[in-house]
Amino acid sequence: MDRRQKKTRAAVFHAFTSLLEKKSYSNISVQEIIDAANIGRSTFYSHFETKDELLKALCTEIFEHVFSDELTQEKTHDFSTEKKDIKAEITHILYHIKDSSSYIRGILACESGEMFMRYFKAYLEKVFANELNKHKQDVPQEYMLNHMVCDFAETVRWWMGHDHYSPEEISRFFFSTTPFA
Amino acid sequence: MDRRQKKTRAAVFHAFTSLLEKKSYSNISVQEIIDAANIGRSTFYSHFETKDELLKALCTEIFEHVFSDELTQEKTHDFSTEKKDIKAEITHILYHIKDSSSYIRGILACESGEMFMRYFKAYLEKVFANELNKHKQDVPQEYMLNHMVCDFAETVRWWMGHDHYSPEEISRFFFSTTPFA
DNA sequence: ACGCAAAAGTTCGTTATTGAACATTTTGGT
DNA sequence: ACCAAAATGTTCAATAACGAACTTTTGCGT
Repeated sequence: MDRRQKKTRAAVFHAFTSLLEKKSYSNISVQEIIDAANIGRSTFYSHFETKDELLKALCTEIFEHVFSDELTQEKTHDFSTEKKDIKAEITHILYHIKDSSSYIRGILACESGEMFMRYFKAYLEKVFANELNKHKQDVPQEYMLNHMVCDFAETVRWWMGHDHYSPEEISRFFFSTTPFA
Repeated sequence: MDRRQKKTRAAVFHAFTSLLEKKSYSNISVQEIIDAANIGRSTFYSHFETKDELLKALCTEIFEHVFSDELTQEKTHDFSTEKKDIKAEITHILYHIKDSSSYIRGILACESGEMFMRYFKAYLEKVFANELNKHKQDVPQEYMLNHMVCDFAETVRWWMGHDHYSPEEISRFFFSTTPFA
């Protein structure tokens, strides 16, 4: 992507999340975002059609970072990495989330949080899908998957309000309270 | 000035002064500045011919801020503001210097500091020129002007290495040690 | 319900930024 | 002294950002 586009996107994302920390999603006007990002009006619209699209793009950007390793290694299907440790993987993901926490915190603070959580869970399903058959069989797999996804998503949401914990600690909390091997 | 140009200039100035805090002026390559500013090579050269020109432009930018009020009110020559208090004026300038201190600190750290001091003194001459005839007459005015200019310039240089002092305190230090009314 | 002001979008000619390619100069190691 | 790598400086066609002017929509006080 063109360097100018990257800068513009970064400026908008930064402006947007900064505003989200001060006021709620629906109370933020496009004009405010444009002013805070210090860009031209037409520039904003050449990047994002609506405020919703902006939020979607921001979430995509975040998740592409948070799940970058998981997404790439899925395609390779290398058997040497097949024995990936789910605990290590989760801790790894938590580290990436910590990188993006300044973005995420604002999003979670208001209505936009619901959209974020929905996208987040969709990604998490892919991560946890492989782990399903390895564990408890006394409940439906569908139920188990939903449990793990929601459990982890809510753990992250809680973490964003208690950021003095390390990824390792959060990982331990998560596995201590979910029926994993 | 076009918004894009402002951004580019700001990015270069910021990159440049950041680098100046880590290494000396002559050891900084144009390429490093370009990389740190995250701009295209041709963009840099469309703004600045050389590294020296960049430093000059940066100094000009700083001084236009530091002396903004003094420079504008010179033209008006309004007699109502004629009785401006030199002490208030100096304190005011010190406040503006504090605003730019993150820029100035890096510049002063190495060879570039000499060029800065030279420019700085040229501006200070204009500020102190009007005060000359009001004070001591037992030394040549030329000498007195040089004394005040160098005294103040060195005071500021010292301040940049002892930034826990307020503008008011520095102002007091300055007037306590110079033969003013 | 009305009107008005602010925000949301759209359009388009102008301008700055970009990056790649190129030639030239400087630098540092052997 | 020599070579290779890095830095310097230049050019140019492609493109993103700009901003001003415009219409449409939304929101809000009366």
